[in-house]
Amino acid sequence: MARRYDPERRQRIIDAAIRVVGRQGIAGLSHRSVAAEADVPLGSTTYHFATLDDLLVAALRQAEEGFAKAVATRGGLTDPHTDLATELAGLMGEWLAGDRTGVELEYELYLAALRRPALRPVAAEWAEELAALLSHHTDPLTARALVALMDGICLQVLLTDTPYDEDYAREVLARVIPPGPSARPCPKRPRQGPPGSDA
Amino acid sequence: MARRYDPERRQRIIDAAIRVVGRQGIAGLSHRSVAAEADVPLGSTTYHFATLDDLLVAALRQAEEGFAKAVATRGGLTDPHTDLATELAGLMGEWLAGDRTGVELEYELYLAALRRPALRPVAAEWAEELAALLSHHTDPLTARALVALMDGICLQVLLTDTPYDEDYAREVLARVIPPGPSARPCPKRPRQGPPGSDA
DNA sequence: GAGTGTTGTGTACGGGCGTACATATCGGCG
DNA sequence: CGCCGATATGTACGCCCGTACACAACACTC
Repeated sequence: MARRYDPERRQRIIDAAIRVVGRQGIAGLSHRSVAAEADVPLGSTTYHFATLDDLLVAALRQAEEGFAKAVATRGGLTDPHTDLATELAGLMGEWLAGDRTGVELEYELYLAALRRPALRPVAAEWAEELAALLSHHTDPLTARALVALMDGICLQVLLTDTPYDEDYAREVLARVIPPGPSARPCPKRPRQGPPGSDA
Repeated sequence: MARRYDPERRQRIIDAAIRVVGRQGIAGLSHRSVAAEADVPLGSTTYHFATLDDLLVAALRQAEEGFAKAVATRGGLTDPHTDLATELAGLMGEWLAGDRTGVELEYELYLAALRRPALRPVAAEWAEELAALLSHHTDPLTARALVALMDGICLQVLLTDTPYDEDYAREVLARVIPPGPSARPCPKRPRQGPPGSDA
């Protein structure tokens, strides 16, 4: 037997799992397929991840971190002066542009939580993390709504093979964002209904 | 060999497939499992549906029709005098209330289009059909946005095990709906969100 | 450097799967 | 009636799966 004491073995298996899911979908994920992809023996995958759910949890968590990092790197969300709707629409455009393997992969893992309770906490973390990022620019209720709307828009693009329309996205995202204190469209009234201190 | 010439055989297989997916998810769907559920021999399922994709397409289409019928029955969307946001939030509340098996099933089939191109046209039909319904009350762009937002809200509830908050849903749905023609963006102050005499 | 526990490996078992295919059944047509 | 093609059935093949488990290799401790 060769190659022993490989401290990155576990990590390489996760990476391989992500590649497999990206290529063949969750349906194509098995202990054997990741073993082959990671070039490790079968026993190694079952040793590190007793069940496939364990492997999926690790993969989703990693995809999540990658996404958060990508968003942070883009930087628009840390600058409080950018227009939120424009920034988010641009982010989605960048995300959905070109090769969609990455988006498909992340959504597939994310959506898998629908049927796998083990994934739900991780999925919830993801949504909350993104909402927390947005909360620097708006109230929590609006942040949640923006996350929901972005999810919905992305899904429509991915599920129905429609091209992404950035202007449309910006427009509807902007509608969800209540008028800010500095830019009141309707000077008489400060804010219409939506709470700044609500939820 | 018993039972021959069963004209409803095909339909019964579809019904069985929907029950199987509802209980065990798409992962649990196989020619054998539906055959057992429908109480028909294995060969019968492979005869009527050569591939599982064929079966999924039929199941999704049927779920779609059931949903459209349920929405139509509720009736709120055909009456132009109802407040759209309230009506939609209520619809989602009813849908998500109690046993979620039905919603989970429909979303699972719908989301399966992400990885199965064969399902995408059917998923697209669904979204368009709902958007068309909403178009009786608002413009097409808003209708699309409402569908996206509803999808996103439902998913957040289902994926993260958060309870459905109808007030929140109504609030953000209302934000997406532009002021009606009688209520111009920034006049004195007719009505802010809800279109009473809209479309 | 012997003992020990963690980590990694190879193999085999039982079961479910899609698929193929020979066979059986029956409505409809001439 | 006699045939034929569409419909339905049963069975068997080969593949891939998760799992179990005995064993090998190493780090670490004393």
